[in-house]
Amino acid sequence: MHFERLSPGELPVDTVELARALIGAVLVRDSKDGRVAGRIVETEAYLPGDPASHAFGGMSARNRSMFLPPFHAYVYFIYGTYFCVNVSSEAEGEGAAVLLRALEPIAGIDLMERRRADVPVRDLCRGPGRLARALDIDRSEDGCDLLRDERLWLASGAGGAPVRVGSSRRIGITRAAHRRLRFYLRGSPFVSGPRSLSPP
DNA sequence: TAGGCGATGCTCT
DNA sequence: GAGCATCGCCTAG
Repeated sequence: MHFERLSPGELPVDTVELARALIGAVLVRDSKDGRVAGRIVETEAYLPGDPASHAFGGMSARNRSMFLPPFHAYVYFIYGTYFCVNVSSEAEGEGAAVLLRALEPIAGIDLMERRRADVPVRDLCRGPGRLARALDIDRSEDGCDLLRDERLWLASGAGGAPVRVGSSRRIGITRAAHRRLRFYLRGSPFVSGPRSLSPP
């Protein structure tokens, strides 16, 4: 399956705008096992100065990729089990990112199913931890350039159906929890979280 | 279908 | 030593 790489001019350098713009775009993962890809259907924005952001306390060994120039991967390990994938989103040194929360699988579904036996297609990439597992992403992808890297990169969406984007509060955080910084593709069954946060 | 909770280990205080 | 940008299993309704 062929995908067109996104170029820098096609994406906004602003965390909230990027979180919206990435809905409908495609995340492609090429590895020795083959290609898997999915349409991004859910994101969250973590802004400069945001108390819920990993970058809130300044740069550290873990979060340094959040301070890279825009469109680099920030991959972190959470709850002793899962990895989560973000896209750096502000000028170099700012410390902000967009968390990729869910994908609609569109290529390499058989490979994803081999990685996750007995999981329905709907659930393969429904949630940030599942997404990283289905795409076989770990800390070795941390810091890669998502517009130029060969292993993990962003492509444009099909551009067919209009993209209707909804918003809600973010999931799984305690600080600044009221802010509406989560974005999702309305009506998509591949979106994570409780139904009450994703009305069509 | 919705809500509660334990597992698990890294990160920072 | 506490907390965590999660998931899957369990229970109740």
